[in-house]
Amino acid sequence: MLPKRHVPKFHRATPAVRREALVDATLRCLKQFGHEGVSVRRISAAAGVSIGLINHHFPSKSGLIAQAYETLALSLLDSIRRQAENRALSPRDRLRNFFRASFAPEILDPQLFHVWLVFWSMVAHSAEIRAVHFSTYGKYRAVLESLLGQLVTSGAAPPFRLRPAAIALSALLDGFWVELSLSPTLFKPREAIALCEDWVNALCSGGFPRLMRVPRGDRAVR
Amino acid sequence: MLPKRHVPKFHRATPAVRREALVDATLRCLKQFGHEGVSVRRISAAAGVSIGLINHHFPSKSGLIAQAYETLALSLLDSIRRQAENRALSPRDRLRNFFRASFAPEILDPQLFHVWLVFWSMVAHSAEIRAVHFSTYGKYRAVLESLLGQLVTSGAAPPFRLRPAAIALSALLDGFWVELSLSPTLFKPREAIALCEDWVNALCSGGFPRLMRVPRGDRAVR
DNA sequence: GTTGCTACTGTACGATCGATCAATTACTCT
DNA sequence: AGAGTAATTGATCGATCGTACAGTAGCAAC
Repeated sequence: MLPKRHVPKFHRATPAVRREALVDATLRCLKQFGHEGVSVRRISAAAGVSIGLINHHFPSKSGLIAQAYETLALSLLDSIRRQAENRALSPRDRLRNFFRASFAPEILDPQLFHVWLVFWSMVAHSAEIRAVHFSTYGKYRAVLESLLGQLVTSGAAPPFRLRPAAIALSALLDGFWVELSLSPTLFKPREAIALCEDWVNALCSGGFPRLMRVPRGDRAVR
Repeated sequence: MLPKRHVPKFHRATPAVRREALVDATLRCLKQFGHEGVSVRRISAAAGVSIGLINHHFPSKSGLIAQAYETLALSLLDSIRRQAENRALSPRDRLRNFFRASFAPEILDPQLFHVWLVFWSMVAHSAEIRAVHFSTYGKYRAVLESLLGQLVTSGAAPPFRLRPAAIALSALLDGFWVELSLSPTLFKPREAIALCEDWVNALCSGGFPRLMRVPRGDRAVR
């Protein structure tokens, strides 16, 4: 008779750690199953916990999704920004790196696109998701505004209105991203990068007159 | 005792008519409920028929959705194209009308955006939806290529590669559309229109050098 | 070793899903 | 008027959904 050895049936974790694990499992399920992956059963199975644990740590399912949205969005933005903000480079080259990072294979992953579709489709129905979208998208635009502002302060571009310029550039980036995610064979990522660069070229040479009318109080700071 | 009058319990329709009615009901459900609206019960209720009728007229649910996708996409494209293709206008003004129609209130309807999210999220999983997406998106690009080509033949723009130009312009349009649908207060439709016009301005003045390298066999026809 | 806290489990419940299919019935044809 | 056709019905199936909750058990404090 072997001595009785107690082997734990489960592991207790602090709420912060367990919440992070659940968020990770959520992102894995979303990537693999898309909309069908948003299920407490699938997520809890992926996290290796029981079904009831999600509602123990999160107020509801949408709260968990909102947290996952924020985690993924900030993670991707940080990754892209780190590749762009190289102090040794000119503002023009930083933008080039931003574009290259935006169309890297891990960003053009069709599964990542489907995760985003899930988030977008919940923006209208869930206030929590809407708040996360508003916040993270604002940070994304802020990064673009910063990079575009450096064009002006370095003298590479004439003064222009940063905010609408950042909105337009993010629209161009998002549009390419959507098109490439839906039809990967339609054109090549490097073509998208080139066309984004051309957009910046036109901006630098004053090709967008409607962005040049700088109203009082909205001037590019130096 | 009143004479017995036979009142029909339901109405028989030809398959073509019934299919169209079911497609219409599908679009109404998608607009109202988004992903939750993709349900045979909801759709059949909206069409005023029983649950089983959908599978009698369509091979499966995704077949019905695919038909709805094609119907809506072609309807919207036709509507926008009709407003743009005014023979009395210059190519430049036709594009302006195309932009104005693309950001009209009925296109910027958040419910319409959610319908599109449903379609997009099914592209990866359903071959039928993918085929419809490929076809309708190709027609959309063809309209853009036609309008852009008229810029060249009229001498308003130097020769450029039509295909990547149409892809870039549609990316810009789609990007604005997504941003406006998700955050209607972020900026105004007329700003999006203006920035699209600026893009065409830059194109006409040769501001996109990467689009100007015209390879053999891909020249703009005159 | 005992106690107490609470992270955690897992069954249960009511609702809804897509698909099936035998029965029903509107409508046409002879 | 009666028969044939096929469009339509609606009950039914097994599966899955989110949430609730009563009970279990890991683990730290004493």
